[in-house]
Amino acid sequence: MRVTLRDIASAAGVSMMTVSNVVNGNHARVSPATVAKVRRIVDELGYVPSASARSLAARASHLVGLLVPAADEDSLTLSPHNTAILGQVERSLRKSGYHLLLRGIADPAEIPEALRSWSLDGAILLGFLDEEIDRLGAVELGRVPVLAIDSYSDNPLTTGVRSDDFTGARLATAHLIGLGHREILFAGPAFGDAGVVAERRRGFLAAFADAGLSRSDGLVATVNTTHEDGLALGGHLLERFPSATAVFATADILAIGVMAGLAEAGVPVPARLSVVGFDDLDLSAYVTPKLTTVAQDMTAKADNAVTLLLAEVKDERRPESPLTLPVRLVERDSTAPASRSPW
Amino acid sequence: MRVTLRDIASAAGVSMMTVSNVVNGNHARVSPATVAKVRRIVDELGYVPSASARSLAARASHLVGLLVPAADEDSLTLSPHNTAILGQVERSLRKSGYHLLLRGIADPAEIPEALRSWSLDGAILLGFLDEEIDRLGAVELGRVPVLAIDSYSDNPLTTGVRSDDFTGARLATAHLIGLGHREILFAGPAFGDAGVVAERRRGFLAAFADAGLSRSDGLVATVNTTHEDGLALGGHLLERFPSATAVFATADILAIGVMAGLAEAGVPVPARLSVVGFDDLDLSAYVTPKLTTVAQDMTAKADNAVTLLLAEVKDERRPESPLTLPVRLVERDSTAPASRSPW
DNA sequence: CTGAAAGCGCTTACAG
DNA sequence: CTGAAAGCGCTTACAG
Repeated sequence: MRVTLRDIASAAGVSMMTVSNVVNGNHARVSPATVAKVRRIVDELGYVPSASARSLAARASHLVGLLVPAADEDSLTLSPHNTAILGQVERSLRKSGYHLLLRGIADPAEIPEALRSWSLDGAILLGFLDEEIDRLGAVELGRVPVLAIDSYSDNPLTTGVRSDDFTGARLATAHLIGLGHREILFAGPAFGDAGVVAERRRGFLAAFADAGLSRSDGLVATVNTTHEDGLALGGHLLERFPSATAVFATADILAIGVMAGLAEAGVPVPARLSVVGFDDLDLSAYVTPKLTTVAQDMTAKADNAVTLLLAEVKDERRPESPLTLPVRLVERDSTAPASRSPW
Repeated sequence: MRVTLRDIASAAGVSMMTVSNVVNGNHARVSPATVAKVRRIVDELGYVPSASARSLAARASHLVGLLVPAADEDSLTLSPHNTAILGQVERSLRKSGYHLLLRGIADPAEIPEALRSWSLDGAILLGFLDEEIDRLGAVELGRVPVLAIDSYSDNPLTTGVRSDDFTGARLATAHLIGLGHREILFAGPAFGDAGVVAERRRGFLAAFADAGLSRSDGLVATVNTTHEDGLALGGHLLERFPSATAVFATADILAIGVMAGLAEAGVPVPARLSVVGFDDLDLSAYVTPKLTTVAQDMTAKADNAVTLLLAEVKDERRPESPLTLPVRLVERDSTAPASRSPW
């Protein structure tokens, strides 16, 4: 049925071991003539090695898992941000000779099984909460190297790659303050002591401190980072926060929703309300007005995640510290000087 | 090191075979007491079966590949449409106990290797051209069931699932004609005799025939379905096609780009030019003006793809005919009656 | 209801 | 430079 190593070996009149060496590029151990002969027969017979046999024998799968939270059992909705990361992770793995197993995780308790059943060589966690990552112990992880994207967890068993969320939020907020805004709404998910949102909140506060300004504590809207939540918030934003002249949203997709809600409510952006996002999605340059936002380099984030993870897979040494990537402010059309006129 | 079937068997004092039956739910063949005992020990020791050993022994991997074209070796850029399909395919597979291997394909010649190396139980091809699918023969596919999404290839070795592209385009075009438009630009990729774009072109033409109208043959813009290409087209649209009063774009992301280009060029939509897309992305309701488009049910497309593929995997019988899913027109704000005023 | 044996297709030491 | 043997962790007939 299937063409196996044994078939190639007998056709070539050599041992399976030799064929294996040729197929795996260990040419130092085989004569050039033998390499050529085996190669030819491999091509003729269309031999493709069995990845499962190889994994089993070598105790290495060349498979990396990308684990993404699935809201519930019924959906794996990929945010634009996660989609960009996913595409880049796949590409980067492929170039390194690894394959990607994509797995939606409905419950963090599934993580151990997900990591171990396929003998994954490593795994990337995308979009999990720091507290979920904190809970992963040696028992859960086994010996599988795990890297968490966008995590600030200090779990010593995992490695982290993230953008400089603190600085990003600080830049965005400083930009608004520079435009004369003082009543700036912070819109995003609930923030605890740690994690991406907490970092952005800290950066937000730091910008006020930098400017020697005080701040209205009540200007916080807790929402999910979805267009839908943004739309709802935007529709009633000035009713809930009449003093606000600007919004810092923790994600572009949220900011875009907010702008859509404001548009429906007849609130002009940026004339009445400035809006800043975070991510710099492609989409953010497509909407009207074009969104001012904090650009993070998602390609670099994905590439570095793969590089760091594979280094750990191969050398079995964990990077000493997490990696934080630079961000920059992209000024477009959704922000303008705070107006002094009464509304 | 790793907990194996053998460990469980000896701890439970039964054979590996019995443990295997318990783990795989063949309870008919094991006494309830034994099931309970084995189960307890499995939990205690944290046993997770080895997928590669299982694949090798059973000659079935419970792995399904999702193959997506990668523009070049350097990128796997997922369109919004493909992202939606991907997320739904993962979810649907997971609910059926299968796993998803995501693979970017830089060259169709990689397909055979991709299908066979992991002993995939089946594969879904997303976004390949019909001619690429036509070329897949028994040698390339091996015995792996393959389903192509959005394909009209009549390759008997593959199954197809797609939306009713013909009817979608016909509805969209009839909508424009009903609004008084006669000079309608068809914007999309090059269309041959077959494939999604060809079907949409046929539907476009059919709408004119339905209305007993003739049509300006030159009103075709050949572009890729990206925002970027749309932007470029929109920027010079009226220079290239001064008579046009409407555009039918073969994808929302293209239509949205066109609208952005038109906006930059100062061409009002829909006052001067109506625009219709195809897909009904989430995004399409976010842009200004909201896009009139043909909605296809991507959830259904992905779910049916998985269902059909798994039926073939399990029963080894190929569905007798490809599946075509219904579409509907969603009228929003990017279309309006053709103006009679001179421009 | 339960088990012993063979084998899936590779790789890993170990010898020569 | 090349090979024979053992084994990775399961499942599949086949017996009982």
